[in-house]
Amino acid sequence: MKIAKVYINQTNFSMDRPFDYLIDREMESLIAVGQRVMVPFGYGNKPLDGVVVDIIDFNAGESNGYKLKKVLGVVENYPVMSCEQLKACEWLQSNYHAFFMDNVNAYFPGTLNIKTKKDSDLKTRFYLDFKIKETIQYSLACEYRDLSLDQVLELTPKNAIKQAEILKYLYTGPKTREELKEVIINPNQAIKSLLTKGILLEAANKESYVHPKKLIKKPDLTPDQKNILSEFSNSVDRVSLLHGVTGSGKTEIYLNMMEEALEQGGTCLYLVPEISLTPQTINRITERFDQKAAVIHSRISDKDKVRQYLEIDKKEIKIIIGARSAVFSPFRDLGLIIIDEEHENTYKSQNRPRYDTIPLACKLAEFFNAKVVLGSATPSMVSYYKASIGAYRLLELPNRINCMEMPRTEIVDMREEIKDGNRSFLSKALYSRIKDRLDKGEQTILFLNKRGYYSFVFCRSCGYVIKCKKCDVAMTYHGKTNKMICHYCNHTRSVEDTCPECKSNKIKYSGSGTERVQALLEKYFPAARVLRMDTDTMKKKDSVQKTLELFADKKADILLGTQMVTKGFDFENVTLVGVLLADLTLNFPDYRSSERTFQLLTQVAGRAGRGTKRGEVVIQTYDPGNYVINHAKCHDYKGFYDKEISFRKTHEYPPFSRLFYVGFAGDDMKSVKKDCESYHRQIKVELEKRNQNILIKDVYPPSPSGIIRINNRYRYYILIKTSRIKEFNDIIRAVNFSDETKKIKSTMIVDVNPNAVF
DNA sequence: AGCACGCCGACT
DNA sequence: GTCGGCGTGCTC
Ligand SMILES: [Zn+2]
Ligand SMILES: [Zn+2]
Repeated sequence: MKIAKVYINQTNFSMDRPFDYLIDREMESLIAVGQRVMVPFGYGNKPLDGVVVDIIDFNAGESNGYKLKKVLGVVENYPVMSCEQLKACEWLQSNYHAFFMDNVNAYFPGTLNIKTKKDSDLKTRFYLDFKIKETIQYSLACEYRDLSLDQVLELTPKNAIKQAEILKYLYTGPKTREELKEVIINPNQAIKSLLTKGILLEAANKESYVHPKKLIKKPDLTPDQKNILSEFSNSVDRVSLLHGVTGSGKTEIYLNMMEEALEQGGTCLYLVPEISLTPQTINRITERFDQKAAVIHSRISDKDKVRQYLEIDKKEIKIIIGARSAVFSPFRDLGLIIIDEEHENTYKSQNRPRYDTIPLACKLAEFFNAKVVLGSATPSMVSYYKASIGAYRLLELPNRINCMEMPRTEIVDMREEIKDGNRSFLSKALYSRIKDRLDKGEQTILFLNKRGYYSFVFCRSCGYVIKCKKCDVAMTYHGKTNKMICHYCNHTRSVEDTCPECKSNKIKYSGSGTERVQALLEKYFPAARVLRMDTDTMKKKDSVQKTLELFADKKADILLGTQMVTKGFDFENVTLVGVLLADLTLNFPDYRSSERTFQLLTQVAGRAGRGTKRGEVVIQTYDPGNYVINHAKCHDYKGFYDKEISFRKTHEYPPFSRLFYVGFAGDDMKSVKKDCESYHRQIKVELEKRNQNILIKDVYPPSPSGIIRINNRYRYYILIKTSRIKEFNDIIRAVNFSDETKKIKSTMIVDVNPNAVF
C-alpha cells in the first residue's frame, strides 16, 4: 500500500500542511504526484478536494495504529500540477508565508467546480463542471465594417430608431448584450431584427485570443540592438536586466528574444504591469508572430479562462501575455519570461497569495532552465543593485533610436512664482509653452501626482472634516456624481448642505485634483481640447483605450492625468510634458518615495519628443534643489542610483534587508492590540530560544496602522526590517503555527516587502 | 471550514 | 439534574 500526502483545499494556518491518506491498491496506477484528489475529511468525512504532493510507501509498523482514511478518487485523470509548479508553491509558502493552497489555486481559473456523480457501476466519480455561461458578443457583420457610420445607419429603415442606436454603438466595436442593455433600453427586439437582416453578427466572445490577419514585418535592428541581442544569446546568465532609456527600442529587443526562444520550442511569457494600460505593446507582439497568443487579464470570461488554461496546458499556445497573475499559467516548457517595466509596483501582489512576481519568475526560470529578462528605463533599486553585483547580466541601451535626442528639461521654482504674485497651479513658463504648442498644433501631456491631492470636504467655519462612518479617513468629493466616496471601503454618501458639527452652511466641496485642474485649463485655454485620464474617469471597460486612441488621432490637445499618463505610450505629436507638482510623491512617508518619484518623472518625461521634433519637459516644484528632481532632469539614472543606494545601505533598507509586515485586523480595538502584542512577545521568545536576542533590534514594536480603522475593523501591525532573512522566515513560520497564535482571533496577514506600510 | 467536546448558566 | 450557549481545538 502507498500513502498520498495531500494538501486539502482550505486556506488557514492549521491546514497549511499535508495530510496522509491511504491509496487503494486498485487506485495506485491512477494517482500521481500533482494530481487533484477527493479525500474524506473531518468527523463528517466531508469529501474535499486536495492536491497530492508526495507518494510514499506505507509501513504498517510505523503507523502507530493511527487510523488512516482512504483517497476517494481523482478529479482529473492526469496531474494538474507539474513538479515545477508544486516546487513554486512550496517556495512561495516558505518565502512569502502564503498558504500552499492559495498558491495552487492561483494556477486555476476560479470556476472549475468539482461535481460528484454515481456511475453505472455505483462507484462515485468526481468530475469538473464545465457548464460556464457563454458570453455572446454582437458586432457589425464583416461586409459592413468598412462603411462609414452614416452609410451603416442607412441600412435600416428611418423609423427604426432603436436599431440605429444599436448600430451607432456597435460601430465603436463588439459589445455583449449586457453592455447594449446599459446604453439602450430593451434592445432585444431590435437585436433580433438586425440579426435576421444579417446586419449584425453573433459570436462567442473570443477577445482573449489575438490572432491577427496582417503580420508586421521585422524592422531592421540598430547596431546597439544587435549588440545587445548577441550578448544576450551568448550569455548563460539566468536573469538579465535590460536598462534602456525611454525610446531606445526595448520592445523590438524583447520581440527578437521571443523569436529565438520560440524557435527553440520554449513558451514565452510576456508580463506587463497592467493589461489595460498597454494596448500598444500587446498589439506589437501579436502582430509580429504568426501564432495564437493568449492575453490573460481579469476581465475575460470564465469560459475563456478555462479554455486558455487548457490550451496552455496542452502546449497549444506558446505566447502568453498578461499581468502578474499570468506567472501562474500552466506552462510545461517555459523558455523565456520578459518582465516589461519591471520597476512597476503592480508586480507585487497585494492580495493572497502575496507574492512578488520578479523573484517568483526567477525561481520558475531556474526550475525550467529558462531565461528571465527584466526591462525598464528606470530599473528598480533592487534589480539594478543585483545587476551591479553580478547576480543579473546588465544590458544597456543608453541612446534613443534614430538619434532622437532626450527631451530638454526645465525645473520651475514655484516659490518664485508666488513671490511674483502668480498663485495659480501653472507657472508662467509652463503656461507659455502650452500656449505655444496649441498654436503649433502639437500636443501636451500634463501629469499630476495624485497622492495628497484628494479633495476632502471640510467646514470653513469650524474646520470639521467629513469622515467615513466605517473608516478613519476623510471622505472624498466626487464632482461628477455630486457624492462623497470613501476610497477605502467604497461607501458613498450624498453631500450635506450644513456642517454636521456647527450647522453652518460654509461647507466646502471641490472636485478632485485632476477635475479642478481640468476646469482651470479650460478657463485659461478656452480653445484647447482637454482629455482627462485618472482612476475616476477610467473605470469603464474600454475607456483607457478610447482615450488613448482619441489622443493619438490628435482629437485632443492636452492629456491631463495621474500616474496613468506616465506609462509607455508612444505619441509622436507630443512635444511638451508638464509635471504640475513633483513634490507630491516625494514627501510621501515611504522609503521608496525618492525611487518612485524619479521613476515617474523620468517615465513621464520620456513621453515627450518621440516623433521627429525634440521634446520639452517642465517640472514645477517647491524644492528645486532636490537631487531626485535634478537627476531626473539630466536623465542621469546612474547618478540617482548611486546616491539612493548609499541611502539604502546606511539605513539598511532593501536591497540590503527584507521587510516583513505582520498585520492584524478585527472589530474590537483592544483585542487586536492584544493579538499583535502576543505575536510580538512570541517573536521575542523565539529569538531567545535561538540565542539571537540582539536581533530584536530588527523588530519594530506593535503599533496602530496609519489608518487605524477601515470598514469598521481596527488595524495593528508589526514590522521587521532585517538582513537575517533565513532566521526570520523560520521564526515567522514557527510563530504562525504556535499554540499561542491559534488563540489569535484577529485576521492576520504576513506581507513580505509590501508595497506600502501603514 | 465544520463539527465535537466541554465547561457554565437557566430552567423543568 | 439536564438542556443548550458558544469557546476551543482537531481534522490524516
Ligand atoms: Zn462646522
Ligand atoms: Zn470607508
